[in-house]
Amino acid sequence: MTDYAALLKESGLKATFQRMNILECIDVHGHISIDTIYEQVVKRHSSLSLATVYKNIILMVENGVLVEVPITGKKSKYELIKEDHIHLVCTECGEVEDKPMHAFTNGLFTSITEQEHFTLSKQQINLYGVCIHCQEAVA
Amino acid sequence: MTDYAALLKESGLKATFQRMNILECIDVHGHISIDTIYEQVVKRHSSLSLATVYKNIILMVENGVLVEVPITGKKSKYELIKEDHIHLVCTECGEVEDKPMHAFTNGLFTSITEQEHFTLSKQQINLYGVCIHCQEAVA
DNA sequence: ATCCTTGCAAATGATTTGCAAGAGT
DNA sequence: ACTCTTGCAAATCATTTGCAAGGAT
Repeated sequence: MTDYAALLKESGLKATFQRMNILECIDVHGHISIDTIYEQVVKRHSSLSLATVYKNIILMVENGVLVEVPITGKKSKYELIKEDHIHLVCTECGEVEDKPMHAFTNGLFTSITEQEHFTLSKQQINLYGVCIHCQEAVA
Repeated sequence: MTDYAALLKESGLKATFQRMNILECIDVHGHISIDTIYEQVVKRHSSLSLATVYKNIILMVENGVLVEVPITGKKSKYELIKEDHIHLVCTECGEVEDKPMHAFTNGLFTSITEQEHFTLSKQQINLYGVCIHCQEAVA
């Protein structure tokens, strides 16, 4: 994924310098909060406004470019839209790692929701714990 | 679950009138936001302060009585601590319904995290969609 | 040329804090 | 009695908004 301009235009949004930098920042970091996006992008664009980051994140979520990842006890992070997957959330360092979602977990969720006549549109699986790096840091 | 006083004392918290009413409110509603807890409980306790609700929710989450349920695009809801389960989150009405988590989904998550040497402490599965009631309301 | 986006500053909304009075054990 | 909790009001932090100037198509 590299052509952020095309991604934006396909979604009906203008390809501004700010938006492309925000997208690149999210892509590089994987999962990142609004504050951190601002801190990172303002380094290259000293005139960037935090309000612009807020406006664009909201807009890009509405237009299906980004997905919000709400996290217990913290501010939400954002990621580029991608296939369904599982989040491993480290409660020590806050990092989020993606793991593939197996077909039969997916199938199970589908059957649970079908049973309920619930129209499933989005899945969100967060597994909280301590990542291997933080475990080693303590030891 | 009815003896909220015992639940609080086991967790090392005093059984105040406010706390017991907050717990009962959460228990009855299943999943509820801080604002709504306040709106509900203040009906019976006109002197209740919103700050007290905030303080107590934080304290009861820290002490393992409550669990935060973060939800995409909305304020978090809170539930009493209970066995692992799946949340069906209706994007129309905002209601959250619990479904049991099957043993092999659980086993799958355990094996994914073990592979990564990630110490799993909490699971959070949210399935977003439209519940049967809201589908009927549109039809 | 037109319409959308930006940056600023102000407004709003949400959450947290300090402290004196009151409640629980 | 002692300690923790409450309610209030103020402080802080997060998010949203309005608007004139600048940028994208």
